[in-house]
Amino acid sequence: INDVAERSGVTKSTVSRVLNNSDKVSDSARRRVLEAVEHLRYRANLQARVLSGGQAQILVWAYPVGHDIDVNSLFNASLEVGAVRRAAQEGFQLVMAPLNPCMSDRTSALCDLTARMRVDGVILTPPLCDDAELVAALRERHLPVACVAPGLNTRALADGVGIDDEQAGYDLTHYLIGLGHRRFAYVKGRLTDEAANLRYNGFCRALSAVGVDPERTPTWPGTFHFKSGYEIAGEILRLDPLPSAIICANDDMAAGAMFRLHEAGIGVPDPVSIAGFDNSAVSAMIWPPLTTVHQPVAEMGERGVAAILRAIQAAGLEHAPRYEVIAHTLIPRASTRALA
Amino acid sequence: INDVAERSGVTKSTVSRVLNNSDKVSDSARRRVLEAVEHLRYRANLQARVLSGGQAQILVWAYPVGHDIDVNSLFNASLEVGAVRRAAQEGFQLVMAPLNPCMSDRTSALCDLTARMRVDGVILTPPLCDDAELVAALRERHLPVACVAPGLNTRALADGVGIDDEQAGYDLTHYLIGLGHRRFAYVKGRLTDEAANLRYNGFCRALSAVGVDPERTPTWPGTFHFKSGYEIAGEILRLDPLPSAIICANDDMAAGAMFRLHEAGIGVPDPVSIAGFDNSAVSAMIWPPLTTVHQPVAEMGERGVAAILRAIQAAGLEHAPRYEVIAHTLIPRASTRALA
DNA sequence: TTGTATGCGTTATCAT
DNA sequence: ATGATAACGCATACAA
Repeated sequence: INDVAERSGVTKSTVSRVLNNSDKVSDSARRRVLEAVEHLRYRANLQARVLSGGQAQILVWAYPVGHDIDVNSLFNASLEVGAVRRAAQEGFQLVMAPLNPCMSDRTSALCDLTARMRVDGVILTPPLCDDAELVAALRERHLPVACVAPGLNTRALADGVGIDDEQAGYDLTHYLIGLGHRRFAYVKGRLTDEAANLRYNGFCRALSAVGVDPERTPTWPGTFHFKSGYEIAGEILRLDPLPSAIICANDDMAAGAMFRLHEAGIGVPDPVSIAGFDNSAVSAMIWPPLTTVHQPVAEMGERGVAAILRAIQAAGLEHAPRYEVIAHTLIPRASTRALA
Repeated sequence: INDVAERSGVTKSTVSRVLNNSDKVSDSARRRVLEAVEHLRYRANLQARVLSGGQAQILVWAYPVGHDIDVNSLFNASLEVGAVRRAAQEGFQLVMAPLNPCMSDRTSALCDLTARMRVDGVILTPPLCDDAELVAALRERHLPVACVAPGLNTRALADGVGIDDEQAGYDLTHYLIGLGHRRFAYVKGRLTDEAANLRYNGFCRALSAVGVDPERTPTWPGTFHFKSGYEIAGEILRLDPLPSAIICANDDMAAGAMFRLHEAGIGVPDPVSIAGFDNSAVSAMIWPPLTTVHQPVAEMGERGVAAILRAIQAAGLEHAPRYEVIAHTLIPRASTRALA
């Protein structure tokens, strides 16, 4: 509103300049305007600003939904918490874009959204961030894009943030090897999740390093869900001899595996150790508490926002996509034990 | 854009009418316009529509943040999942409003947001939905408000949806009493959370019904966090004799209590049974799995959106606030046992 | 440094 | 039933 202009004795042009930190404005005018803003509790209308060509101050948060995905929501929720926090700090709004990664119209759905309203950029979370077609469609529309925890493919297409998953997989396996373990079972994540695949690569590297053939380790494809870990553990129990350690691509599946072992009366960590990934809340709630690799998930969400903010600043000049590595930490707990 | 108008040989006025399902438009015109819309992949710009006085199609989702709250995020996340889903179905956007319930500026922060952009209504989740001052401030600005899982106070101020918490508390307690339990310990939730307080009321009613004085049951105020349950269980362990059953106001705290008992080498459910509330994901992941009360949390989020949509429709005529009750379900699991 | 005028993409109010 | 036109609240190019 321009009551502000009237009250401060200038036109709305000047008011607008003050609000946008334009340099061409006298101190006296600026003071009067700010006083009026304060007094009238004036807030610039976002929608009007957008329409007239200003920054929208709006980011799109694209995340997966679908019957098979909701359960993994703790990871997604934590990412979001971090992202929203940072966005709020920077004065940006987050609009939610729940996409089903299995639906063929996922790309058009997102493009629809960005067509219906001007936004400054979009942030993609797993597994959407591994969807090269999606990323390409966005970039084609000159929309700044940032990926959170992407795999190798899309790191070449857009900016990204995440941990060094391959190294994380290596670190965890290396730790277990140090405890004397050699017979493993490995529960993979969703095969479309590139980050989880990288963790498996790290697992293989660590095994090879001590002369164990990773090919001979039994592996199963999981879905990241508790139930998936539970069911696969049922199959692992048929192995003879049992592996001395089970590694799961995330904590939920590890919890499922542990639950199944409890049910079968098999001890954890003796005779079977279990380890997961993420250091999610449940990993510390189950008994025995789970050895895992900490990913600063909320921080990843924050850095995802920070990344796209940088990309927005740098709009115009085409910079090479950059992947920002965040540190991970091994969290040894009681679910793994040293072999005699 | 009005390329659509050109292509269909009418003016944008008519196009707008078609898009808004106005009745005064010939079939032939409507057909041509829709064809053009389809062909040009036209989408009406939200921000422009708002500016010109149309519906914003935007809902505010206000939820709690703060160092002490993030951990309870699974509940919040599930609510949000349901809300976003329903909002998307109805063609509405959700803008996130993370508020710290402890900050004195929470009301002004939310009002700031609604001042910066026109929105159609706001949805409040616990414990914000129990903040009478917040609700009042919103209503004063003629903003439709819906509360998810509110307590008795605010149910009189705005529409709400949720379970019958008092009855849920009663049902759970009644079940345990039926198993032969008489010596309880009760871990309450955040005292500002009215719904949790109602559960405790139900607990007391069930106890009184069998002639046990609820006043003699040791109770502790919790925070809803795992850690809180863990610590309080430490104190419960000093009781002599031990209670035969511990009831916690939510599952996270129950998981914490169970963890503490495991640590102390005390069996669950023998000699101590444990029960929680929510039927959250963790309740089925821990060992033994937790007896609890199922709240359809995602559905509550959905119904919250549905409720505010109704309120928006009915804007103008002042209807009396209405509280919509959603069914809860007792989920007996292995963490509770029948006494001999 | 400041004011004037124009446009952003819709909806709404008039005419017709 | 349709078209012309005026808002909506802001940013900006241009003039002063």
